[in-house]
Amino acid sequence: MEPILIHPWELNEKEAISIQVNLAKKVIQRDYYDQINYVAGVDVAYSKRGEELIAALVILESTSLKLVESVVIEDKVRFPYIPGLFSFRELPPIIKAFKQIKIKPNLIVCDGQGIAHPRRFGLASHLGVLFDIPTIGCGKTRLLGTYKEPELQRGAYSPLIDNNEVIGNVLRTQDNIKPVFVSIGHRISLATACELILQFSPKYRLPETTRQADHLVKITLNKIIPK
DNA sequence: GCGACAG
DNA sequence: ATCTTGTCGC
Repeated sequence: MEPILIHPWELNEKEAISIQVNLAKKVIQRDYYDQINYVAGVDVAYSKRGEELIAALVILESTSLKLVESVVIEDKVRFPYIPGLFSFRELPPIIKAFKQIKIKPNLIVCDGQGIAHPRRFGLASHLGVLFDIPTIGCGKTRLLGTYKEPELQRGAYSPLIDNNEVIGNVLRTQDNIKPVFVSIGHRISLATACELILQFSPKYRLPETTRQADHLVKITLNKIIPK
């Protein structure tokens, strides 16, 4: 799989922001996709001393959630962690991973925000636009926005608001556990994004393997699709 | 100026 | 994210 859009990754803060502002115009904030047969989950881990990034990518059959393809790759750090510019740090290894898979997913669930971002262009939106594939932002914590704590039952949610606009939903995927921050990535409406996250959450079961690569994939799935 | 700040 | 002891809150 190759991205349909390319841009440099060796850049400074100002250039990165400029790219975000330009690419943000391409984000489609409504449902615009065909049948979802395959769903991808991605996560990036850090090596011991944090000098290398490890991207784990899995492709699952969307209804059975069975693993059909996976890859784990390493990449060098090219950008520091700066809130708001997160994608410039973690997308290079993620894109490298996507280049190695054969099955093109119809949806990608990302560990990070979509449009719940200062310039409405978080990692999920960035990845979605570069490949022009539907993506959902599913962050564990908040980048910005205000909200009231959602009720404790699975499925409960409350809007995440910034600048008087709803930029996402704080969604409870299981009773009594910390909610996730769901936002539009690309080609998905917020309502659909939440439905899909809920659809994937309860069915998930860890694959039984011992290989290191699959171990990372397990971790990836655990994080991206909360229990 | 002082905090807040995806992973 | 990762490194880590005791400590705060329910």
